[in-house]
Amino acid sequence: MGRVDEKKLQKRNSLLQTAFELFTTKGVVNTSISDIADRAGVAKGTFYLYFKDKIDIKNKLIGHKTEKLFEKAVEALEKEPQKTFTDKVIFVVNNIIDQLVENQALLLFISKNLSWGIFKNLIYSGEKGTSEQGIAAAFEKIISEEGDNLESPEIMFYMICEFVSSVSYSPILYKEPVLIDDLKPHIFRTVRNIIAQYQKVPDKTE
Amino acid sequence: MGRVDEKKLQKRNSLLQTAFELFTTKGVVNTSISDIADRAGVAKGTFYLYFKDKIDIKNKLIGHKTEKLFEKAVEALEKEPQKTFTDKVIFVVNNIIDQLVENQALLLFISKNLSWGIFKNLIYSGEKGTSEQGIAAAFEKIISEEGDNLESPEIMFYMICEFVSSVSYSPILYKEPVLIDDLKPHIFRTVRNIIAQYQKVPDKTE
Amino acid sequence: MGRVDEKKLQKRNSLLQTAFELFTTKGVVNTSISDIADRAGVAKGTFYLYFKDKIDIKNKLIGHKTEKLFEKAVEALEKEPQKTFTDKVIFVVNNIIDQLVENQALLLFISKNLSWGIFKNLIYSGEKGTSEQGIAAAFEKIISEEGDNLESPEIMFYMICEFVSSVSYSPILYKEPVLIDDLKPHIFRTVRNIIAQYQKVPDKTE
Amino acid sequence: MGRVDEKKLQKRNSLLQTAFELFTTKGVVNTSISDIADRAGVAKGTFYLYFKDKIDIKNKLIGHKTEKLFEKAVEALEKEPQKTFTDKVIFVVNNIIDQLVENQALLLFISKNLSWGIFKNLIYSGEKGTSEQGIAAAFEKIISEEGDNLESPEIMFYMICEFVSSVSYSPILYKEPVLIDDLKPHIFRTVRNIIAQYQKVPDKTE
DNA sequence: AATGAATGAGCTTTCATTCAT
DNA sequence: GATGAATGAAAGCTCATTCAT
Repeated sequence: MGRVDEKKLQKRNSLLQTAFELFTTKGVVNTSISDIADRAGVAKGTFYLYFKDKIDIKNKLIGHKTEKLFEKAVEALEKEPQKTFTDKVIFVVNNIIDQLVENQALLLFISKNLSWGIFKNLIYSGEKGTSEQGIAAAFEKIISEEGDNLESPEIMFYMICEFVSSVSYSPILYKEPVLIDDLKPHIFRTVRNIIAQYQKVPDKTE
Repeated sequence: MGRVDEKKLQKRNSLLQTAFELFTTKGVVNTSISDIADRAGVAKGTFYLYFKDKIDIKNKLIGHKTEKLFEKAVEALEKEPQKTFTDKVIFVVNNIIDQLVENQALLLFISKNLSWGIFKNLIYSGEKGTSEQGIAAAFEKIISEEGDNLESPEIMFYMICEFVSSVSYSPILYKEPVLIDDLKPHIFRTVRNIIAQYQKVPDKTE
Repeated sequence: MGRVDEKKLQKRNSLLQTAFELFTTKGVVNTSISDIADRAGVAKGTFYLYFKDKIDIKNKLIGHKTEKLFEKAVEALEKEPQKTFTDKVIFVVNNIIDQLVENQALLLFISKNLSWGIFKNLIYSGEKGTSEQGIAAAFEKIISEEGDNLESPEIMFYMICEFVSSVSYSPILYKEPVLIDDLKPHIFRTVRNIIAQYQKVPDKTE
Repeated sequence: MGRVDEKKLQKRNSLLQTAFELFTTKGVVNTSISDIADRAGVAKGTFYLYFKDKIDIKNKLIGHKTEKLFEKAVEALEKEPQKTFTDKVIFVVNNIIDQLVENQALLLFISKNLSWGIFKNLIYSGEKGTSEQGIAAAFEKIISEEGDNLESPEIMFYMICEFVSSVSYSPILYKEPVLIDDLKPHIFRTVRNIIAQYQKVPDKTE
């Protein structure tokens, strides 16, 4: 990569990072492109060299941040291996919830904007060259290990994702209707139930 | 009610109805107060006699529309009585999904804006004098009939609501990852499972 | 005066009083006719039955308040009679400055809006029926007593009024360039000097 | 200075000049920012690149115009040197009154808006780089020449300024209570008197 | 006489986008 | 590639005034 390209990448990242900070503190609507450019230290016109408009940078950010979320969870899983498939899923779910508790601005930003379309892209293509061990890779690995034992793995994952993210939102951000810590047992129990519905053979207990 | 008050109510409703049409066709952000007033056939200033700003009318609309959704479902339930508690819930869930399939603009509008806060208000207070048979009433009736047999009814309902609404969104609007009709059996099975988790005594089968 | 007329007068005074409070706290520009009517407890339309517009009520207020200022000063003078003509003037000047120190909102309101035109009206006509012992009366009494000894009494009074009011403004409100108490000796000395310029025969010292 | 900066300065001046014309003909309140921008031949948004709001441009104008007034008077004084200190002051006072008679719109604008705060700024700092021979310089020169002979020069100047400006206002604009030409002798006499109050040693007559 | 709902022109301000430099 | 001055449409909101009741 040439020095010029490096500088370009640096500028792009600076814009992304600044946009994220502003989006999560002031909200997407109240953040202007001027704000982003000013704080990133580039001219307003320069913004348009890297992104089409605010929606463009927003979508790229959501994908990027969601991917990071999963990546971290999978990394953690590798450090603390779990026996059964169900335990692995629960571990990942728990880890992601904990990350979101720590970073509520991120939760607010992601879930107000996440759509299945963006998510699907992550799983099936992944941003080229971004992460070698992205969601796509992790997902494929899981399928290769357990896929044969699952009825409709895609639907199952879709349902777990939607269920967990939507059910955690309010308890984390507003402690409503209960604290997230009090809800966790309920969430895990339901996730286990969902998985069981799709397993041809239950997890083996040794 | 005097003739003046009648006219006021009429104007208020006209503004609400117009706002809903514009919000669901153009989106909230792209709808200006001018648009609403123009199309409702009143002056811009008149809008501000009835609502504080766009957020105000939006929130009032969401509550109103969500309430209607549940009301219709409960009405239908009364016409086709179901035996067990679980069957009743599934019936309502199914009915609401069907309504949303028929009225996707409503789904788009509601779910982008619904928050547990608004929802809670509906259940626990209800807009006074609006509907005698609102969500609040329906909810109370259910609790009085089955509540004793449930472990944490509120959490259970919260989880079912979040699960159903989040999981149905994408299939209805974008047919992703599967058609809603193909997902329905999965949804119902999981709802049954969730309910079972909270029942002290399972539904009686006669 | 009939009961109806009484009520009307009451309403008028209520509007005047409310307007004054709002003008002096929020400023004339930031006070709307709605504000005045609301707070005076009458309908917006009623305002227009008593005053032409905001400028009308403003002018009437300035005249009224200025007159009160002089009236109080003259009253005080009668309780503490002064020997010479000059001493009387100084006494009145001092009393008015003290009133304005006590009521800075009044100073701000009056001097931003007072014009010689309004002032002249007070002296030469007086608002009919408002005060029997108004500025006009006081002014005439002074002229009748000392007028023969003065070269151009009107010009003299004009100059003293303008001098005192303009020179006191900033020291009272902003303590700039000096405190009003420190400026007073300077003011009095100059007022004495101005009077001396117009006296045919100096004050007699007994 | 680059061509761009030149154009910017030009635009700024165009806005200032246009604002002054509108403020003095229609009044500040009745002049909208649209008016200013339109007539200056720039877009409304452009106004906000140069000034924060209407108050901002108004204050900048008052300072600027007041400074010009004094500058001209001091220039004239240099062409017609006066012997004594008092004569110099009277000369300047007379010159300024004459300027205001010629430009009554300016008088209307300045004196309705001038405050001691703005004035003080002019004397003690002056806008950097604007005028080499501004008020500040003129003031300092006077002090260096006569200051030792004056008791409280600042208070004296404050009183003269306030006296002259307030006393001239109505006669110039409304010929009330007398014509300015008829009032001038009175004004000058009083100014002489004020000065005399502060001089340790009277003007020498050769 | 009193009301207050309705009006709509008009205000200030923002901001995505363009384009000459 | 980068800049940032300029644009001008469009937004939200206010408020003096009218007029049917």
